[in-house]
This record gives sequence, structure tokens and C-alpha cells, in this order.
Amino acid sequence: MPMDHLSTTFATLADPTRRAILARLALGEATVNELAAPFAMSLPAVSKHLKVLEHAGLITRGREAQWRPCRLEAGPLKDVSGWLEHYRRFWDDSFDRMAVYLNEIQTKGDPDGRKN
Amino acid sequence: MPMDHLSTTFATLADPTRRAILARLALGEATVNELAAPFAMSLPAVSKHLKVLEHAGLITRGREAQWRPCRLEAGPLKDVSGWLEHYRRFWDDSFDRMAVYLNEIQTKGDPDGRKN
DNA sequence: ACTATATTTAACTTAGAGGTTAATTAACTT
DNA sequence: AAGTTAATTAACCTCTAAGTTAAATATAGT
Repeated sequence: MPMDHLSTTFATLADPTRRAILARLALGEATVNELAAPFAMSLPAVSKHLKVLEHAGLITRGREAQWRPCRLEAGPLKDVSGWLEHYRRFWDDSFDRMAVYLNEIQTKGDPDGRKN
Repeated sequence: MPMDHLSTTFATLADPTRRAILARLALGEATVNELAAPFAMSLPAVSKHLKVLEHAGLITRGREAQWRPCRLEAGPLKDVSGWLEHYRRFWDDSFDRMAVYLNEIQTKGDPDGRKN
């Protein structure tokens, strides 16, 4: 029952409708109706998807009159990226150079120079 | 009903048991019993997880006597990584430098020099 | 042949995801 | 105040995921 953060994120991303919504939001804020337009599905269904996305921390919602503009929040995606890094060496043959570069920008180039 | 590749991958990764199995397999091949050992769950349950992982293309299974050694397959993870790249700019403030570097190794450093 | 080990299959249960339609809430417009 | 538009909530249905136990299959060893 208590779902960990990463599991929630992956489960949320497992639905193509929700990924399409994120893709739309990557272009900028949008209202529920705007987000629902491309889909052959009822508005409540989309509303539910948005609730799932919000619960996963992948979007936030504002209030402007009767509209609830949605905005992409990429924090959980960063976590996914971090998780993926543990496996990058299994597919990326230029992993070594990548690792070198990452280390480089994290110790020198990155403004706050964190290691993690 | 027909689940797309990426949805299948995300759904498969949404279970912490399966992610733990992948983490174990990152250390090398393992049998079903070895993989099941850390979990407080029946062997058939683990067997089902392995089937899900196999169906998602995240593992392959060999045959050695009565054992079915499992091996990590990272192809689908690469696809996830590719999908994530579309969103990297939303969280990575060093995205620009990263993009420059990626472009660099893809056009010069990468052995087969592919663009994609 | 018999037994032990490794793994899968079968049959079943439970809980939750994802969809529906109808009703409700909220805010703006006239 | 009445109506319109935006979005959510409620009640419901169906399907599937994830687990269980018990039985079946496959291979090895004696």
C-alpha cells in the first residue's frame, strides 16, 4: 500500500495518455480542456489522469478563474534519470567518456559543484 | 489492450521487487532461487515477476540443467533514457553543456558516429 | 526406478487502475 | 438571478496485477 516514490513515478509514466499530456505540457501550460482535446476519452477520465500526475509530482495546478492551468514539474523525472544511470553502462558504449565528462562538470563546471 | 513498448517498460519498472531483481542482475547472472532469496514472497510470485521482466525484454533466460539463469538486458532502459532526454532541460541546468557534449561525441567520438 | 532440487503452471482471491455517465461545484457573463 | 463554461466528484463496471497454495514439470543424483 505505501508506494515508494520511484514506483509511483514509473507507474504514472506507464500510461501513454499521461505521457502525451506531459509532452503537451513540455510546450507550456495548458488547461484541462486543452489537454483533453486530443483524446478520444471523457473529460473525467482526463481529470483522473491529471490527478495521478499531480499525485506523482509530475505536474502542479494553478487557479485562474474557472481554469486550472497545469504545469510540468520534472523533479520525479530527474529521479528516474538518476536511477537509470546505474544501468547506463549496460547499453552505452561511450559510458566511460560520459562518466568522465559528468565528473568533470560536477566538480568544476557545475555552479554549485555538487558531487551527487 | 495492445500495450506499446515504452508503456510496458515503465509498467514493469513500477514494481520495487522487479527493480531489485534488476539491481541484483546488474551484478551478474543469477538463478530464480537466488533472485527470490531476499524477498518475503513465494517462489511463484518471483517467477511471475521474472516473466514480466522477460516479456518487457529487460531480462533473458538461459538453461543450465534445472536452472534458468537470468541475465539483464538493458535495451528497454536505453529507450527510457531516450524518452527522458526530451525532458532533461526541465531539470538539468547544465543541459546546454550536456547537449554540446552529446552532439560532440555523436558526430566525432562515437565509433559508428550515428546521429540518433 | 526413486528422490531431491529447481522452476513453472493452475486455480483462485483481492485490490486497484482506468474507463463510463450523471450530478455537482465553481467562476464568469449577461 | 439565470445561464454558460470549466472542472471535479460520485457511483458504477470491467479488467488486470500481484499475491497465495497446491500440483505439475524437468533435470540430476543415487
